[in-house]
Amino acid sequence: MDHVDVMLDQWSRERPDLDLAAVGTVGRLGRFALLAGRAVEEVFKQHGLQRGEFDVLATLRRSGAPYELMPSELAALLLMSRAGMTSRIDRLESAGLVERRTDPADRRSVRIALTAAGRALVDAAFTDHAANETALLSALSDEERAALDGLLRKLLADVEGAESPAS
Amino acid sequence: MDHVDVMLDQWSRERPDLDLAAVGTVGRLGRFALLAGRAVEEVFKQHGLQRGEFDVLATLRRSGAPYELMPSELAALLLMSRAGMTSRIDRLESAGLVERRTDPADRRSVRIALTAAGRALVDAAFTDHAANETALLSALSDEERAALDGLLRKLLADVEGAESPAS
DNA sequence: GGCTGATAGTACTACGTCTAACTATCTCCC
DNA sequence: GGGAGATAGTTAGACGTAGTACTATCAGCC
Repeated sequence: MDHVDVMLDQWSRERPDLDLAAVGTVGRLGRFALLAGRAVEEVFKQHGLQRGEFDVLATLRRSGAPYELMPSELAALLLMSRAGMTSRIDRLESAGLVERRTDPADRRSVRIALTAAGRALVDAAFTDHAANETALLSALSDEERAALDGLLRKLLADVEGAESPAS
Repeated sequence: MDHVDVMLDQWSRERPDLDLAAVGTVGRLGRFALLAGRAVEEVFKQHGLQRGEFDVLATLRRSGAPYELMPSELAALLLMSRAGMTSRIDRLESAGLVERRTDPADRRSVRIALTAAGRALVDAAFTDHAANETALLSALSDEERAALDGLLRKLLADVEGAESPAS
């Protein structure tokens, strides 16, 4: 009997005409995403980063050497607007974690590159982050985690397909 | 091979020292929560509401007659600050969807009450919302949805217990 | 070769939320 | 009954992101 159960009880009393199964499941999913997100931010905070900033550094880091991507690529990968990405990059650049490099082949473009400091910071932060997310799922057995993963994969394939069919 | 698989491949190449299983699962969960959240907002938008505003109206509605709660209660239920709630209520009140009533028993308190217009709007919006969430999970069978629900319940019990042990 | 439309990045504005500080009121205990 | 601490709500300021509009540049086609 958690918060979502209470919510469902209330709704089924007030709106017995509706099918509420999905509301409960999506409610749990959203609530966990919110709470887990806050826990994740705590770890980043210990490294002086916000979640959005970490996401940029991590995306550059996992892209492999030379750790360079265009702002447009970063914005698309992180599901956000280019304008918001400009602002994130501004912050990261003034913190010395990334630098803007001109693209010799296309003068409209910029390459965002990890600095040595940025690389060191994201490596340290990601190590803690991975351990933290493992802890966040520690209530599940390996089999359960794998089952959850499979279900989420199905949902994601559905919703990502609906959004951008040519993806 | 979705976006998260690509991410995991990159990380396992760059950081083979780390256990990445949880990163993948939490990544899928967060990504689905984000995309599903945007789809959910589309429905609210058709009723002239934002997600946060809907959440307030829905919480009042499911509390049952007389559809009244204190701002503090609303803030706690929706996992947000009281200051943010003041702002949401301001918007809803000027839209005529809720009204502030003084609490005769405690002059510090305010009761936020659904107006008739607010009640009608949230009932219409919630009908569409429930159908929309059912559609968002339509990639899963009933059994799969129930399994997902059970796994999320475990996770939520863990993370909510860690956050506020006396809840 | 020069125009047309697309693309990359950014400035500007609006907006929702947070933290912290503040006022008013209540509760409890001496 | 009066003071100390807790609680309810609001205000003020900061911050991150989205939407829009704008500049610069590229690619394709007549």
